[in-house]
Order: sequence, then structure tokens, then C-alpha cells
Amino acid sequence: MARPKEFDERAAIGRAMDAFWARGYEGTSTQALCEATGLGRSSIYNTFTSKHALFMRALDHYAERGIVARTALLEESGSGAERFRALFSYTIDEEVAHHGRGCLVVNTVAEFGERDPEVKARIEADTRRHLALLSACAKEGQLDGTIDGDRDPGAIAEFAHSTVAGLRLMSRRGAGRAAMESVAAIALDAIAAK
Amino acid sequence: MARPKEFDERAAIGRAMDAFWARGYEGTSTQALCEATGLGRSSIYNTFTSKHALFMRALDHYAERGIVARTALLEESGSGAERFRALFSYTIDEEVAHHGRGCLVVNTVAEFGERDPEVKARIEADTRRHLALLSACAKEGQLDGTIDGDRDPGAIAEFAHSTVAGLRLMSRRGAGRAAMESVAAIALDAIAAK
DNA sequence: CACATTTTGGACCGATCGATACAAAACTGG
DNA sequence: CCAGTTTTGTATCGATCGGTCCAAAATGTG
Repeated sequence: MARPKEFDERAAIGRAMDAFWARGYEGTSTQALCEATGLGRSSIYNTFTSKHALFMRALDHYAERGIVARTALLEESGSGAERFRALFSYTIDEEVAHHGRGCLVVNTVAEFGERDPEVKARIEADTRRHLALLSACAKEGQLDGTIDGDRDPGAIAEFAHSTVAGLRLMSRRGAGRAAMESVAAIALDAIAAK
Repeated sequence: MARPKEFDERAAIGRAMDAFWARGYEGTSTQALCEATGLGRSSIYNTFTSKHALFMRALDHYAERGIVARTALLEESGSGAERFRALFSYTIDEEVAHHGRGCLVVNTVAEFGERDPEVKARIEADTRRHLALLSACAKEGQLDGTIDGDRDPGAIAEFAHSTVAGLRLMSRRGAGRAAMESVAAIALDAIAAK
């Protein structure tokens, strides 16, 4: 073998993710990435090939974390309606706790749109997974009678997904808990069984 | 007097706005700004002082246009509920027509967060104006009986504002008309009188 | 027609961009 | 303890960044 790496790759990706999260792709220089990760340029390029590739790793890391967290959250909750309630209030709590950090995926969509094919593929994959998760919740909610049965579960999923994005955007621009909660309350009511 | 400018300042701001809109603040170089506006560096710096200042002008221009368009749209519509319906479908039509351009304000919130005080002030002002507009619509809707009277008009405004942001974000990541319409339908139902 | 004033184009500034080259350092398997 | 392999720090690359300088060009005014 050879000389081992002196750092934890996963941890480095996490730090890089934080940097991109705060300042965006274009707004984060390779120098800033070195400082955020504590690595030298050589280590970064030797391990991750390029700034763009590191961003992809960071995006993957973020998306994976998010899906895992949300899957756990939704599964440990009770009825369909309660799952959506848990999702919204978890989002709000997180944003309040992190002082309006927002969402890396939301930021990335805003920054890139559909311009970059690799980014676009990640966004699409993440969206698909979230919609599948939410769609399943909607269906369960319709079965247990807590979610409006007249609605397409896919539409409910899309609505909830969009609502979460809206909340994260609100938070990033500095909206307070009260405002976010009033949005979540209306959104929840919208999909609840009548 | 002296030598007159060879270009229309307003038009130049419009072109710069388009460039920032597509690629963000950090993603738009001064060279790109020259090409987008058709101006030389000297003219840009002589007229707008700095990239940042030009961005502020572009943001102001965008916000003003938006408020004017939305004010007109909401005033020419009928009942409160119809106004919100018009708002959502106008948003969707616009996004479909422009192939998922999204919203410059949304993008700017995502890129800057609360980091830049001048940007933040603009975002806050634009948000305040939109919320006032939407809040008035909500109140009218409650009077004419088309909007849920049990709800705080401010909350309805916040919800509608967040929904529009959500739609623009969906569009920017490539969502189709159908998905956006299903979100709008649920959102509309949420605030309608029961 | 000359003067004062402004705009314009183009050269140019130091700083920083993302990325690479290279040799010293650090490790493992033999 | 040596050979082989990889990582690391440093120096550096050309390109581009945002911004400035300056002389030529273009106008209204006297």
C-alpha cells in the first residue's frame, strides 16, 4: 500500500457541503473550500478531482442525509395527516434552530436551474425520491381517513414538497417562526380530510 | 452640456437583470454584463459605479415590474378567490411561456440569504409590498365570501406568497404545467371559503 | 468655431480564479 | 530497511475576476 489519507473523506465532504450551502457554488472559492475542510489544495484535488466534482459529492451527501432523515421522521409518526404535520414542524424547528439556513437543494435549483446536466440529474433524483415518500404518506392518510380522499396522492406530494421548499425560502430570507407556522397550518388544512 | 449617452439606461438595466436572473450574482461576470447590455466596461462603470450597484438597480427594476404587474392583475380580477386564482395561473402561464425561468427575487434569496444588508433590505421591501397586496385581497375575499373568513388575512397572504415562490422554484427545476397546476389547485382550495 | 463636459473604447491594474507540477514526507508489503 | 505507492505542502500556472486610467470622440454652450 501507500501513505494513508490524514483526513476523513466523509467529514471533508460535510464541511464542503456547509460552505456551498452558505454561499452557493459560484460563491464558494476553492480557497474557501480548503479553509472549510482544513485540507490543502493538493488533498482536495487529489481526492475529489475538481470543484465541480466535489460539489456533486456534497450535493449527494446532502440529498442522502435529507432522505434518510425524512424517511425516519415520516415512519415514526402516526396517521397520514400527522406525518405531514411532523414534516412541516420539523422543517420549521430546523430552520429556527439553524437561523434560516435554508436548503441546499433549493439553493442549487435557484442557482443552476436546468443548466448543468449533472446537477439537474441530482435534483431530479432527489425530487423523485421525496415525491415517492410523500405520495406514500398521502395514500396512507387517505386509507386511515386523515387525508382528503378526493385528491391525487401525487398532487398532494407535489404540494407538500413545494410547501417545504417555500418554508425554507421564507426562512432563508429571515421570516420568523410565526409566519412559517401560519403557512404550515394552512397547508396542513388543505390536505386534511374534510 | 456634454456628450450624451448612446444607450437607454433602463434598457441596459433590463438586459443586466436578465443576465443576473439566468446565472445569479456571482455567476454573472462583468464581461458577461458587457455582452448582455451591449455596453463597454467604461459605460457600465461610469453609469452604474460597480457590479454590485448594477445588481441593486436590476433587483429594483425587477421588483418594481413585478409589483406593478401583480397589482394590475389582482385589481382587474373579480372576487377575492378569483384574484388568487388569477395570481397562480398567471404565474404558471408565465413560467410555461418562459421555459422555467423562475424568479429573480427567489434566486437572490437563495443565493444571498441575509448576508448582504442592501440585498436584504430590497428583499424585505419587496416581500412587504407583496404581502400587503395579498393581504388586501384576502380581506376583500373574506368580505365577498369567497375566502375563508376564519383565517388571518396576513397568514393567507404569507401562504399565497410562499406558494408562488414554490411554483417558481418548481418551474426552475423543470416541473411541468400539470404539476404546478395541481399544487395551485390545492393551494386555492386551502384558502377558499368552506 | 472653440470651450467645457461627458461618454466611450481599449489598454491595463493587482487580485483571485480553478487547476497543476513536483518533490518531500509518510506509509505498507516484501 | 528497502521498494513502491500515495498523500501532502508549496510554488506556480494561465485565465479571468472586478475595477481603473486615459486619450479620443462627441455633444451643448458661448
